[in-house]
Amino acid sequence: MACLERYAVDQIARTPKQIGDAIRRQRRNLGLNQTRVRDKTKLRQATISAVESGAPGTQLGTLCDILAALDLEFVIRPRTKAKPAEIEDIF
Amino acid sequence: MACLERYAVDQIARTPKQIGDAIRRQRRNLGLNQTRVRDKTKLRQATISAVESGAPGTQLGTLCDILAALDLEFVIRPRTKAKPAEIEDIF
DNA sequence: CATATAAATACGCTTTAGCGTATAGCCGCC
DNA sequence: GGCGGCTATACGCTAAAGCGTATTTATATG
Repeated sequence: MACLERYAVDQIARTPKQIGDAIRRQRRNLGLNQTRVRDKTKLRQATISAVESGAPGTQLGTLCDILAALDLEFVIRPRTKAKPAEIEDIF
Repeated sequence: MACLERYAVDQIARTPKQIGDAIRRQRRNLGLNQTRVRDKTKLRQATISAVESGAPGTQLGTLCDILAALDLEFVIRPRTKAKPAEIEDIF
């Protein structure tokens, strides 16, 4: 049950805003603009913008589509003591 | 940068259905019923039911409320090769 | 079997996400 | 200054989420 080290790219997100931030960061890491993500998904550029801004009404399907386009995934786990803003490796 | 081991409760989720499953699992682990989660949040029991069933239209705010009530959090990270169904320790 | 507890569905209502399309605001750069 | 790429905003529209309330359909459990 050993584990490999994880990178700083792992982001804890507990709010729509934190999720949006993580998405925006990854999009930029990949060197994409919102229009490019629009093409990879079937969403509008305006929708991508809203999600990255942390719109709480964002729908789960929409979110999953964007995550897929950015090659991201969720991990769901019990909350840690670490502050949500933590970006560093929390393991 | 060493890391502690993580438990099998960590769930990879890439779709609304997988997210719903993880939520249901945790709710049961905590010995709660949907009505109890309704009380902890300000959602209806019917809404909890829909989310656990994997409704793709579920809103992010709704989801975050439920995660908070169940003491769960998201981690967003680049996709791994592991199958989404993985429940075991994937590190 | 009967009953109690839990989860899924139903109905009418209000609010809003995401859509297409278009434009306005920003910011860097020549 | 002026231009081009990128993001935020706008408008009208349709579909649907979540609401309150209530009921039906499992799923135990005595």
